[in-house]
Amino acid sequence: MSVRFAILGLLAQRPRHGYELRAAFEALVGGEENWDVKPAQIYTTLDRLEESGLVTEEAVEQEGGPEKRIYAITPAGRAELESWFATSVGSEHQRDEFFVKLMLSLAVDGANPYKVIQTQRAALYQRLHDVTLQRQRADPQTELAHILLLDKTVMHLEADLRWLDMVEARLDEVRRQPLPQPEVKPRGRPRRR
Amino acid sequence: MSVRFAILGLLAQRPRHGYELRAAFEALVGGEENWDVKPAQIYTTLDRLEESGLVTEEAVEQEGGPEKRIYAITPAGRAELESWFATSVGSEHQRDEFFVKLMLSLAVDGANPYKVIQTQRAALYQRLHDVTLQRQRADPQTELAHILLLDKTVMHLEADLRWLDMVEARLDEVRRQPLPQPEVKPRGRPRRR
DNA sequence: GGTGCCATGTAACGCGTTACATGATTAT
DNA sequence: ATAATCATGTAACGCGTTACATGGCACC
Repeated sequence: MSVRFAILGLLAQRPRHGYELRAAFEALVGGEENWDVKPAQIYTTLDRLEESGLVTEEAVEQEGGPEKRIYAITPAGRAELESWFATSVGSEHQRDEFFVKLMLSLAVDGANPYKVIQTQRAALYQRLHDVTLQRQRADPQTELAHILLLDKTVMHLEADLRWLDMVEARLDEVRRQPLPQPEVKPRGRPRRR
Repeated sequence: MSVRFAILGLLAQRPRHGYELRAAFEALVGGEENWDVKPAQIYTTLDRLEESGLVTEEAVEQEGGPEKRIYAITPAGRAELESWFATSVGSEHQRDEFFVKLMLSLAVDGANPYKVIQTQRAALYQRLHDVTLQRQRADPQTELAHILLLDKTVMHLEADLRWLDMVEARLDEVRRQPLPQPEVKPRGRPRRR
């Protein structure tokens, strides 16, 4: 979704061609180390946007250099963009890989949940350390986007670390007075739909 | 990645068929409201796992009922699972849709970054409110997975809200002493005629 | 005879990725 | 000459989604 709307927004500034859109997107998010969009995605997304009528191919320039297919936003595209600005971004599903790993480590014979937690915690601390260093080196005059992203990352890493502590505490509780594991019965589970 | 490894882990417990894997996955993550895996994904993922040699079709049961294709994990599959447990989950890229929206609202004529922020903040507060209620109603005896997920959600929502405050503060700073917007230079190649 | 659960899939699409391919201009 | 940059794509795959489709069994 992000790239789709980014293209729409950048074309709302002025018509552009694919290669230029890629550069503009990178400038927008503060460099390719933050978000490296592949050319393939730009061009296929442009195709889809064109097919949806949100964008049109305006012209093909070729003055001395290689071909440039210039795209422009349509009124429908502007409407789409405006309604995107006016709504909040949806809850990023809690489709968390670590959560699945943790739950599996509790259920699978031979796996060690405390080790899993410790491995993850070490990685989070390492990342926090790295990001904090980057953050200190960042220049607030020229790298606004980069700094905002770093700040967000720091806050989420801290949230993850606090959560890991809570998880461990709760596992200890459960351990002291163990519960029936949520076991799957092959048949006859009531489910609503 | 999550579903792929979840299937591997659940098959490490014992051989199962597709439908059963789906139910087991839901039990693992604490209900379909947390993570609704579609049958299509289960079956296609099983196909891919089989093709990679991490899983084999063991038998086809048919005792009175419908067909059941029973899958089992292979030694290669166990190795894969073990190495997954032993490593941390990668940094979920900061591919944040709101971030893109914010940056665009700063760059696109006619968009209002403060309104964008306010819309997002309202949605986050609403979600925080809902999740807190759910959290209070949750039964710690039977819904461990659900509670852990809710706690994680709360912490991340709080982190997002704090981050939004920081963003606003930094925008105010920038506003007081405005900087050159990260503008994309057309990179004008000298061209002759 | 319907509804709902058990169980299996296929088809098509969206987003994103890697890898491959072409060709032109510009700077060294 | 050759490397870098400009500029465009195609093909195939992975993960995830929606929609569609089939068929048996059990219960009321």
